[in-house]
Amino acid sequence: MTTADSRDGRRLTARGAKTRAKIVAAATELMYIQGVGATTLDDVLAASGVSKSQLYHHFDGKDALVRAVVDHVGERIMEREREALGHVSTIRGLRRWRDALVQNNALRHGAYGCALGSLASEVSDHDALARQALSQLFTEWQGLLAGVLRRLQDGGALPPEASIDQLATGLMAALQGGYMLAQTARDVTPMATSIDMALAYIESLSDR
Amino acid sequence: MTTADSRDGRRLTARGAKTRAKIVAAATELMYIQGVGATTLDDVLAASGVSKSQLYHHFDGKDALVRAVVDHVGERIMEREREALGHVSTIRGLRRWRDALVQNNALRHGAYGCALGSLASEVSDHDALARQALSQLFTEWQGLLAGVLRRLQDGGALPPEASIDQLATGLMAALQGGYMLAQTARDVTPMATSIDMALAYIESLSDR
DNA sequence: CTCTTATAGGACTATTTGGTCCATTTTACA
DNA sequence: TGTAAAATGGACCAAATAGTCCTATAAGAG
Repeated sequence: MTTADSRDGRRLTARGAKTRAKIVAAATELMYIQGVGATTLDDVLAASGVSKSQLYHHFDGKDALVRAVVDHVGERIMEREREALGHVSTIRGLRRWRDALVQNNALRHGAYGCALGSLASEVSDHDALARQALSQLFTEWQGLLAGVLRRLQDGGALPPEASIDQLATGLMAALQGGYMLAQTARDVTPMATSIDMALAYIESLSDR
Repeated sequence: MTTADSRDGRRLTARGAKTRAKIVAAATELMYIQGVGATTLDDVLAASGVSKSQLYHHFDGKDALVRAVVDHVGERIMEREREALGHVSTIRGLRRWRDALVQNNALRHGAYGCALGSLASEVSDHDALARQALSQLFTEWQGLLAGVLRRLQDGGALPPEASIDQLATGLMAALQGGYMLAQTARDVTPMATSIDMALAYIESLSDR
């Protein structure tokens, strides 16, 4: 909620907040399915059943709306991932996390990719503020992975000299790259394979 | 050149080919820098110094142009990668390949990402033909990596039971995910780290 | 209760954008 | 060299799109 709002001093009633939320929810959905560039403000209005003045009442324009979407998607994903990773401390737990993501992506045959990743690659070179927000979200997400790896290390499932941060980066890249290949192939397999390879490497560090 | 042209029966003079090439070159550049969605046909016309009728003379519309760009980028990258990977048969060679990509990406501080990857994530959910072309290009590219890995295996640098195709998929995903993280962070580091992790795993398979 | 501010609806405008059309020039080749 | 097809320039059009404005209603604070 840091990068998004166009109205910083103003009051916001419960009704207003609800309208704002409807707009962001509709925009999030549309931009995930159609992409940011292909989603027009009229699309968002039609999908949310809100009038144009409302949109401009709550947001300065499309860029501001996109930033709100970034924040919203970020919150949703971070919530999900905190839930999924926050207490994982075994390789088995990490594999269960993998299974959930793969299964979820398989439902749509890889389409649309990672909600955060697609947003990032479409927006990063166009809006510096959105890019920074996304970068920070990736860092946070990676931090959750690093937390898991640190617990693995503490539990002896990773050698003390293993570089937690680099492993977390590699795992996140494998995840994102896998999403992208799956999206292009319309097949979840490459995503599963790439995460598996990253996990296999992590696992291999202990038994050598 | 399979997915792109709008004019299949017609003749093409040298002059016409040159104009067509100018259009595709300008569109490629613009779509790489600005993204596909943010690049208008007028942008392409202005950058290529060509009149509108020319664009519609050579292409059915924006989608067809995008497909031509996909083909063009694909040819360029595959040419480069065939050159870079075609005769590599050692881990050291693979590391040199990595160095070249990292160095190149470092020049723009990660911006714009992978020419093929950015295109893929922006276009895959919007144009089935372009998606298929991109998917095939990734498969080809991965095939080059698989070739390297097979030569490594033949030379004893990889155990016979190593699954070449899966390793190639994982390496490609690491590359693409790395590009994306680097693009978002505007820092080449995560890309270097993720490729390094993939290479470290590949290397680790032999000495265990 | 009243007054101020937020919320809402939606018509309206300006601009951008994709796409068409046609008159003219250039090129290939019979 | 004559002619048909290709290439070109650019005006023109229609739809889409971002953004503005004005009026009316709902809601909260004093």
